[in-house]
Amino acid sequence: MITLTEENYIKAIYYLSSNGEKTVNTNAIASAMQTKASSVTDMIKKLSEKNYADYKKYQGVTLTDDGKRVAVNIIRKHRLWEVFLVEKLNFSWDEVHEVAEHLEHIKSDKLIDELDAFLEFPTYDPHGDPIPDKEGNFKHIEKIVLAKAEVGSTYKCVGVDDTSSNFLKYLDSNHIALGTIITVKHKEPFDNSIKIALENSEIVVSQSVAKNLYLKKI
Amino acid sequence: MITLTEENYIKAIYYLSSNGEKTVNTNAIASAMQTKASSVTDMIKKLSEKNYADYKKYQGVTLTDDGKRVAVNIIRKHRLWEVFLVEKLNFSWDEVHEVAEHLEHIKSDKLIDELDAFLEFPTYDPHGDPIPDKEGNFKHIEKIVLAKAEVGSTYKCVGVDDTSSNFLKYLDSNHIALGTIITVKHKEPFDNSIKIALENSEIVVSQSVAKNLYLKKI
DNA sequence: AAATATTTTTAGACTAATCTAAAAATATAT
DNA sequence: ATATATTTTTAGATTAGTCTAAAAATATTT
Repeated sequence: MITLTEENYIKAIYYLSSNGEKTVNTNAIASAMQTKASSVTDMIKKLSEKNYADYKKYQGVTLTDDGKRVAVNIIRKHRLWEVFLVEKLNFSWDEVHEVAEHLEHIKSDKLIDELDAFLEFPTYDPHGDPIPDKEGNFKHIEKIVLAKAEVGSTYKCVGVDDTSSNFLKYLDSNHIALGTIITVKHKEPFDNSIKIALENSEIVVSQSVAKNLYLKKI
Repeated sequence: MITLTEENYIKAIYYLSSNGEKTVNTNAIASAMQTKASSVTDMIKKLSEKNYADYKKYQGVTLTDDGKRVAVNIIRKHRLWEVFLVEKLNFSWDEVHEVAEHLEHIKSDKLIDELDAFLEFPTYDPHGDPIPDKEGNFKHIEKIVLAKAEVGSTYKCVGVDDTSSNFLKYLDSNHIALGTIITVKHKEPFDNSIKIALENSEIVVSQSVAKNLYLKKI
């Protein structure tokens, strides 16, 4: 049996290692889990004993195939619940995360398979992140970040990096959502801000916004 | 903050005291929770400190108004999730309980209010048990148990007492569901078995079945 | 009403997950 | 390459929930 806490550690390690690095270090996990390094050491020992992680003292940790399977399954559940909350229960995209954090730990294969079917097998969650299928395969989408988009080209908004409530509310108030068509008008070299055209407006967004918005060329 | 375990104890005490008795004794809780009496003593002390229960040593325990409010809210969530599982996710009535036991502990007012609306404010769960509204009010239905029904009268099946998988599967295989019309044909004094007529069949049910099936005269 | 049985509580121990503080290992700087 | 800083681990304690075994209270029997 795997505990809720173990699942959350595995998920954290998965996300930390998917950002490039091969092994994940203790302090990074501690800060992601909002806990102390000593607690992390205890937990990664346990995950290692249970064969969810490979770990050598002072050398950081990686997930085993078993550990990755657990992580992807939790991500699948999290994102399916997010789709449910937005499409069926009128949640906005900045409200879903917290509740999905709890729902993702409910253990029932039938529940998640039926939910998947009920939602008609969605492949992306409300933030544009891909939903892995039952076998754990992600649908890859070629996307670039607004900060690296070409002036003069037109794109479709396909996702966000930062899913914090503040950022999502900012996008809402500027009428940017998944699917929104965006044309890049101008890049300001001084502060890397970018002027973009939407359907009925032109706005200037800061570099921090531009780094967190994913686009696909159309 | 109330823990998952505390919620489960409160629910158990609520059910035990709703079957007539005023105070609930330690052993009854222990057997309902599948734990030991000593663990129960510890927990009811804690519930008492947190003002969810009134407790005097050796005298059993009762829920406070706060405790009852917690219990009814969990029951509301449990039954709404059961409706969701049966109506939207193709669960059968004998499969819902276990998953609902977990879903009932998810804490989000918006989630449960929206779920209620999505299901169009159901008043009964898949076993015929009433779903309390937001204020905790149950819709009362006048029902009798098949064992006490009159020979010759016709009834509608409105609920079950025992919700175990075995009993519900028995009912399924005999084509008895909520809403099924039943006419009582004969009571056998020797073993208290009862012959009933359904739409297309006549069957004899044992006393244990007759004690667990709720009917409403029509 | 005394003896016996049952129920409930207490005392002390265990596990999972956490913490602080100190020690050990590794990394960085001069 | 030695000293310093940082990271990681260990040691020992804490809390929630559980357990066993023994003690205390209550209930039942004769």
